[in-house]
Amino acid sequence: MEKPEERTERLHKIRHSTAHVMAEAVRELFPGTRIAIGPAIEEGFYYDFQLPQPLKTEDLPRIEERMKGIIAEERPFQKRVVGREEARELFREEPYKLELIRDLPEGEEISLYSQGGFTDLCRGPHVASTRELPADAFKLLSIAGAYWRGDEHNQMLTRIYGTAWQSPRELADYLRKLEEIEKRDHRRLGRELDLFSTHEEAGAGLIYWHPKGARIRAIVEEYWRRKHFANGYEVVNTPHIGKSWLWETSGHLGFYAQNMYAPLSIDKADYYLKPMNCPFHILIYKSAVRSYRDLPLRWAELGTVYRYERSGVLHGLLRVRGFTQDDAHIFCTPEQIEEEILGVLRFSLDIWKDFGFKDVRAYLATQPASGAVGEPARWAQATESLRKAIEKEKLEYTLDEGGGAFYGPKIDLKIKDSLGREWQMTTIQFDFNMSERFQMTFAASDGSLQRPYMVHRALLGSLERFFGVLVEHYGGAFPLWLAPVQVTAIPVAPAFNEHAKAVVAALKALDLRAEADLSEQRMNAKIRAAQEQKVPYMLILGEKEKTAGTLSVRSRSGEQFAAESVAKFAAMVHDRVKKLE
RNA sequence: GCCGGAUUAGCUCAGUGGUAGAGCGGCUCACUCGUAAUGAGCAGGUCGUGGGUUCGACUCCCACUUCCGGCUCCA
Repeated sequence: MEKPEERTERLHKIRHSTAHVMAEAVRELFPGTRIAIGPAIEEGFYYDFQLPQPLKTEDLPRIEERMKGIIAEERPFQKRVVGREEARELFREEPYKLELIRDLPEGEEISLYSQGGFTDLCRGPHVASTRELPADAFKLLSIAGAYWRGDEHNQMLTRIYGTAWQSPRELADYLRKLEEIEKRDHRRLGRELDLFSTHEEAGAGLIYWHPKGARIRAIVEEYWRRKHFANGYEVVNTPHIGKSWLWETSGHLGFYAQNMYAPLSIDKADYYLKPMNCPFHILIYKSAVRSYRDLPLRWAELGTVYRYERSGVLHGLLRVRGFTQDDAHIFCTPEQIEEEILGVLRFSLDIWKDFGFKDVRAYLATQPASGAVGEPARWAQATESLRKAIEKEKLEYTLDEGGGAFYGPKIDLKIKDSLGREWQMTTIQFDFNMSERFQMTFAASDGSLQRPYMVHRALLGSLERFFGVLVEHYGGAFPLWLAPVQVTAIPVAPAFNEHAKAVVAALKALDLRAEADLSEQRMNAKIRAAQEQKVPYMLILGEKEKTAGTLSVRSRSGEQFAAESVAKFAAMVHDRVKKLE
């Protein structure tokens, strides 16, 4: 039995080698093609080309065919180490390769891999022969543009993405997973379940929450507030716009202007739509003299911000131009930060558990090499408090050395959804910049004025993105406590419409989210409709139920059971909701 | 913003230089029904927007909007 690491390594080799084969095929089919780079990636591989003509999706099968031909020739992959000069000579017509050679550090081995007629500058490793590449277990998936070396100032190349596996069966499994991802796409479910919409005529990247989506949001917000109060936070509310003074002081007009919208002119003053909430919270802080006895202050706000995002990056609910952050700022003394950070981290993990996300990874980003503001001692203490908190919670984490913002170190949390995809949600950031710029102080026990520590944190991130991830995580089948409609009453025939209405009214009075399907369809069609809407419970109501006052319950998983009464059923639902099921 | 693709009925999509189609959904009627689609009929589109070519444009060309897959960036 193959060990997981061996399997990963083997797949890596297969994918990387398949990328080489693809490059050969492309160069053969499109003479004049220049090749750039072609690595193996998470679930496949890609190769970047400069092509003499635009590529079409219809070209992919042709390339695949040629690849199969190459694989069938059973060519060995041969490694050869060459000198810099020889490498330059060999790739004299490949500008991208020449650039790579130029940038290889002196003394580094320059190796080439060939499979027959195609030679690539490559570190390897590769499979021994194309015989090891399963010709029926790879597939070219898509064409995309990609900047050379990921820099938008560089030439745009054509990237072909593909996937490769050890067997056709694995490939089929993977393709099935892609289909599943497509079915769960929050944009698709958003329409099918009537959760939200966007409107091109009214502006891209702006979300319209429909009643069902807004219902879920209301539940989330309610939960969020309750949790925050329980965790020692207070809630604040602040405006959507502020005068330029505010943004000049905060520095946003200096370092964040490219993400901000043009100002509105009001009474000859410039007002900006807020891209962040922090300056507003700071004004509340500064509205009184603060003592060390007041700290820590934890102020949270569901603050709606607007940020300019380049048109090409907008994506459903996941990347938008107007969104509501579940923001909070913590102002505390140096002695308090360790406990505060640990508190935030625990709070966040607690919330993820409640929403059904068990797998969380942390990313610790430290002081950037240059341009950082704030005293080194503060950076050290802050970073240490972040690290300690992660370690105390025994979280797996990745260190991002120098990856922090110029104003402070941070922890980001990424959660894994039910399909194993990672999403960046929580962020916990120190801010040494704002407290300085706004001259924030508190009176210490010795009477001196000190600078408080300021921590900015968003747990869910933004309600829009969180909702998008939630939809995909559950595939639209929200747990009972979040389901916008918990119960659909289905009369077996129109004669029982009145009874269905009465049952729904009773359920609503008991604080359940219930609806009756009184449409002209037959019962079976209504059941199907409720199933497709992923309603947790259906109540089938006919003569029996009407006379006995009982309920015939069908859950969306297909099981059926009886409830003695509306009250008993409601109690059962409440019980489950309380457990966040 | 950049590269490529797309933009036709509420949704999913077919069509192609000569008067615009299907399925689902909607509406109407009939059926009065017991755990995933009852049947029939009707309505619905200045073919994303603005220009151009043409006797004639949904179809060809240009610009723009929005969307999709990426790149870059990020909650």
